[in-house]
Amino acid sequence: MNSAKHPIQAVQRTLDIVDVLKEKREARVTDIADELDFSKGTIHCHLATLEQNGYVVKNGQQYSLGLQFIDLAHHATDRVDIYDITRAEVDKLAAESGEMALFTVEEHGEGICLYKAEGEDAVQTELYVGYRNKLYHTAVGKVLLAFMPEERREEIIRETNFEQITPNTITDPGELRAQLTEIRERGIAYNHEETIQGLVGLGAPIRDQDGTLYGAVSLIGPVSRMEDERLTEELPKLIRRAVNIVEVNITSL
Amino acid sequence: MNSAKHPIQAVQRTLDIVDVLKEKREARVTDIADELDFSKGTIHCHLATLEQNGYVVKNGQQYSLGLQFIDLAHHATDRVDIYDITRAEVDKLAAESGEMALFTVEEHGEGICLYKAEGEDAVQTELYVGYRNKLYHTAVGKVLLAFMPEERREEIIRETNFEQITPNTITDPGELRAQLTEIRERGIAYNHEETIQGLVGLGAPIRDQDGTLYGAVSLIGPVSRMEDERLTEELPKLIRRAVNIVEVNITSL
DNA sequence: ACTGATGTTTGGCACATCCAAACATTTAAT
DNA sequence: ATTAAATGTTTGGATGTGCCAAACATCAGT
Repeated sequence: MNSAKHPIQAVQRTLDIVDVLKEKREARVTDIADELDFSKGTIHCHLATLEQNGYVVKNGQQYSLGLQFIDLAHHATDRVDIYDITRAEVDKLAAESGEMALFTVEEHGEGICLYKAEGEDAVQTELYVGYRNKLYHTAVGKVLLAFMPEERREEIIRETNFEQITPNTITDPGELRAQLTEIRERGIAYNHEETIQGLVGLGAPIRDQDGTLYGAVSLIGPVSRMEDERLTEELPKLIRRAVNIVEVNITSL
Repeated sequence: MNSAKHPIQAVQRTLDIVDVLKEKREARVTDIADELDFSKGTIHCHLATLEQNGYVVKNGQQYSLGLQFIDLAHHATDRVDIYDITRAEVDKLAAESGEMALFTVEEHGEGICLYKAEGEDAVQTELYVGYRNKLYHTAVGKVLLAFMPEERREEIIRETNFEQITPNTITDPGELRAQLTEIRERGIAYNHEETIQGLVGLGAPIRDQDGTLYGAVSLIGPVSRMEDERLTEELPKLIRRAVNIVEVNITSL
């Protein structure tokens, strides 16, 4: 009687422990046992197994995530064929615009930041490589939704829990769909302070000739600099150029 | 009867699966079942559990590592306090020298590359951020061994399986110990084609006032450029400067 | 020395994991 | 088209394992 609805419990427990270590950065056996409501002995065994495999490090009583995850991260990234090319273009984009430039792809209905480049005047955000966010309230997210296959889009929207993060956050699926249609026509998506007050973003999709979506590139900056023609003309132009260069290179993979 | 000697089997199995996915980049249920000699049903359940947690991605029949590991990698790196400072200095070092510059730390008796910067003439190697290697045959490795607590050093050396990778590779624990003593006096370790023929490396430790070891910085280049005064004077000077700047900043953490 | 907290180990029971086999689904071949 | 082969998925049941509670070990503070 094992299926997706019946995950392997021991494994699930270990993954929960990893999650706690991620949140807490460091934790002792008792901390984790309390947090997850398991016996100390159980947690101990799980941690020992993880440590033996190098996925967890023990410093005195404190356990924390091992650096071996970096290795796994590299191999996971390796699957993204356009990574190297896009990275180079995102660097240029950041330099040209002076803002923060990002490369994001979709996985499991979320946007995952794969590369971040900071221009001279880049805003400081909590964004990091590996950061995951919901698609409905970011520029890249809306781009990814707009250009993915319709059935998948509807599936994700259906499962989305719309939260009012800022006054501007879209909370209505209907309105989201309307914006996505616009985005498909315009080729550029905007985020008008929908995630963080004072921050504006804009993004464009990376697609091959068949229209297959590979990811999205975006710029983020303060609302004071992201207005008028710069927002509607200049920056979209820069992004489109960056994206085009990547797209040209897709065919040669 | 569960201890470190008796790891949780279900978890161990899952970790083995992750390992296969890392090696193969993509694999089907049957591939993994054959490789690990388990039933298809078992592998299927493990993969389902991993997928539900976002650690694995399914494309048709092919499973591969999920991008969520990047998130974990970030949080693991977060533990390395000097990461940001060192990264900046390694960038400079690469620019100044034109070679490949690396920042490496020790974990579980291995060297783990945390940052890589490529100068203008940098050699291309298989090295990537997250790459793990044994300590006895690299410059950083020998640095880390030389400056870590003695008991730990001996423990690692004892467990090391010395392989003759190139003609120059050290295969004798005694000779290694002799070199480590030299390195402690000189403050710089060299790798004379001990890992790859034609490649020479040199590294120095990052330590605080108490002598606590934080990691190592190194340069790698072709033997043709790594000789004479450049190798014995110029480059060590550059590395020492980079390391010093990091060390000064440690106290303020 | 004693107390309280923690990490670690132990043994035994409940039940979760694993296997084999059957089924469903896709792909290849005739 | 029809069959054959290979794969992913599901099922039920026997085995053995993961979990808990409790005891033990270790350490810090009083």
